[in-house]
Amino acid sequence: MATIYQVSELAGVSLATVSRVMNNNARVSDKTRDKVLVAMEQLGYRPNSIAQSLASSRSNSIGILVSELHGPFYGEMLTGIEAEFRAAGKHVIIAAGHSERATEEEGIDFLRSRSCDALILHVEAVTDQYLIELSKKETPFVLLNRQVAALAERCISLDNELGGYLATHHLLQQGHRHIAYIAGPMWKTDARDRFHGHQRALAEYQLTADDALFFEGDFRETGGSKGLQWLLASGRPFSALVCANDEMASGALTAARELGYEVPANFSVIGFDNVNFAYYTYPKLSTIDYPISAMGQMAARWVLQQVYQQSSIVVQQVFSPHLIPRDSVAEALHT
Amino acid sequence: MATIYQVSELAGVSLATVSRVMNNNARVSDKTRDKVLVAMEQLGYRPNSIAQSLASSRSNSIGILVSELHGPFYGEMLTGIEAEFRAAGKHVIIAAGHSERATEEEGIDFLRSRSCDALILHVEAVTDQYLIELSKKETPFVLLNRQVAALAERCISLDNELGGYLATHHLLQQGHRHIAYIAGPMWKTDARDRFHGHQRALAEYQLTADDALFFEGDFRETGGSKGLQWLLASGRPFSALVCANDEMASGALTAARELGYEVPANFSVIGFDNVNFAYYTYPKLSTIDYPISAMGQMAARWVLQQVYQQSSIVVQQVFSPHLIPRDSVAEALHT
DNA sequence: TAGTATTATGTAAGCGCTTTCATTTATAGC
DNA sequence: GCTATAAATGAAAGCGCTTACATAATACTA
Repeated sequence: MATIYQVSELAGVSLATVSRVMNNNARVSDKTRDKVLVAMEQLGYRPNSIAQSLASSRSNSIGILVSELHGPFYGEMLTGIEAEFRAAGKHVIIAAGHSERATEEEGIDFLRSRSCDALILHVEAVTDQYLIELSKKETPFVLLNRQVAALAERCISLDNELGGYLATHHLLQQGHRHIAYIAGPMWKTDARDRFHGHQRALAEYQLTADDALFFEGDFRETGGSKGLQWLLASGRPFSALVCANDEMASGALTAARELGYEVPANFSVIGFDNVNFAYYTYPKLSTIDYPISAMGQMAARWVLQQVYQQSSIVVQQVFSPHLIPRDSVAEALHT
Repeated sequence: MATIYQVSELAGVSLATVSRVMNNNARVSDKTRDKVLVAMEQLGYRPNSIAQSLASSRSNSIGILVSELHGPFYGEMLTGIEAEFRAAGKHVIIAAGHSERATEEEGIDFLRSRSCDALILHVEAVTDQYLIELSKKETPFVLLNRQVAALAERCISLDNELGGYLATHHLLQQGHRHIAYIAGPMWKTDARDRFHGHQRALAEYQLTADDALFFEGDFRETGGSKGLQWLLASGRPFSALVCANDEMASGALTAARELGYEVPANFSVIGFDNVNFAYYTYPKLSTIDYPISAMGQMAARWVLQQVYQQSSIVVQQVFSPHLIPRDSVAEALHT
């Protein structure tokens, strides 16, 4: 592999000049630039990015920590991030945190030790305090999908409350008045926010959430099926069901079928997230779209702006979800 | 950030000694080692991985090129890869190739310029010739899910022929004798291999594939729905349908429902890949499992063995698929 | 055309490590 | 106690770049 030194020799200029044409910011005369370019071409020269990083103390790498690499959600997120950085000549190092505190912290440590210029974190298990401590260290980071008041300017998140509102509002508009709710784990902010949105929508119709129609699930499929069984067993009638995410909605759909109910004939179901498989369920799941790819892209832009000084970039911090009506919600028969 | 120099000073030893304890291979007396360890601890020292890379000419990074970051397939693959490397202290740089030749080549270039020690490639659009050329350059690579004869020792792939065989064999065992087939693009090796497996299974029952029951799809959902329509329109009766992947199977399932058919009552359907949403379709899709996560992990091991000399590792190059029977296949009514 | 302001290029000192080779210190044999 | 050998440590030369800072070349002014 040719080095900058050989290029400088062949072109008959100094190292510094070659370096200048590479980072084509500095002023070099056209003549010299051409000579250098020709020499590079001739030698098939490729700069050694490691040496560049060491000398400039910029690694041009961004660490991404997600909960999982598989699953319908994170792939979309990574897509947005990778595309944005690739175009900017930065590269992306990934690590998985598996929603466990120790693994998440370890992943962050791993990424930091890799000399990342910045981090994009999608963490669930580490504490706010940990993140606040982290913010005092040298590596800058953005938080995706998490709100920490003290770190507000580094958070990119979805308006979950609005999403919860939209879901229930849609059901209300279809004439439903008895609406069951399967929530996510209520210690998670997003689960709580979605539920608050639900309550707000109900309030607009002078309704309040019925405790007998509330079940706290786990954001997994089984949470949905167990939740539905519990709701049905409670004996309290309902004509529609809000699930705080699509996995649980899918579980509910399957359970309903197995118990002999038809959706949406017997009751409507709405999910949240609009993950890819929502389209493959039967009936196709009405849900709330979570623009996660766009949000990932925005996190990347935050980094470009804050860390690489690409000042022209505008960052949007809060995203709005919207309704995706499909086949799992129908009009209520009796209001 | 503390440097090795400060550690050496505090511990009262030379740089070399500190470096030795870091890479704990060289022989250092226990006393000195402890002194150094204490100094490191005290300074909160973390080695600068960039400097390490430059000096040792090993970046400890592996580039991964996948077609897409989202979708049900690549996430699984990345999971296997990341876990394996993370445990080995290596890190993973990702790029997407979008199944387009130019983008794939560009991605490979990008990764190479990032000083990766090795590459794991899941490429579809670049030519064999390009890969053969690439193999002459310094960066080693493995191919996932692609067979290039000249590069056989670098290929990790699935026995697609066997998978195709298993799918059709299952149908035959259930008594089906008139089996339709929706293939992938036949220029792709895996699509062809799967079809060959189908033919072999038929041959065992003294049957041959019926041209009127064959449709070449595109591995996308629409390919499945169009394919089913075409097959139905052809008027040739069939009691079972093999789809060369799950997306197309899902498309077929949806189309069947819309056209008033019931699966598996009217005809059985089997897919291929066992992507996550196969579980969410209705009826749940019987399919052939593609152990992509394990294959990703194996690709990582190949790198660990070949590039990082971890000789204890054993690499398996060809993987076998197996049948996942679910609800979309039923016994044939009349044999 | 001398004198000054610009612009282009070169010199050389790092960046924070690894690693070879030389040197020092400990261990053993007699 | 004195050499012969092995083990532990240090000195220093890079790895391939970037980037002050110094210097040379050119353009501009009066």
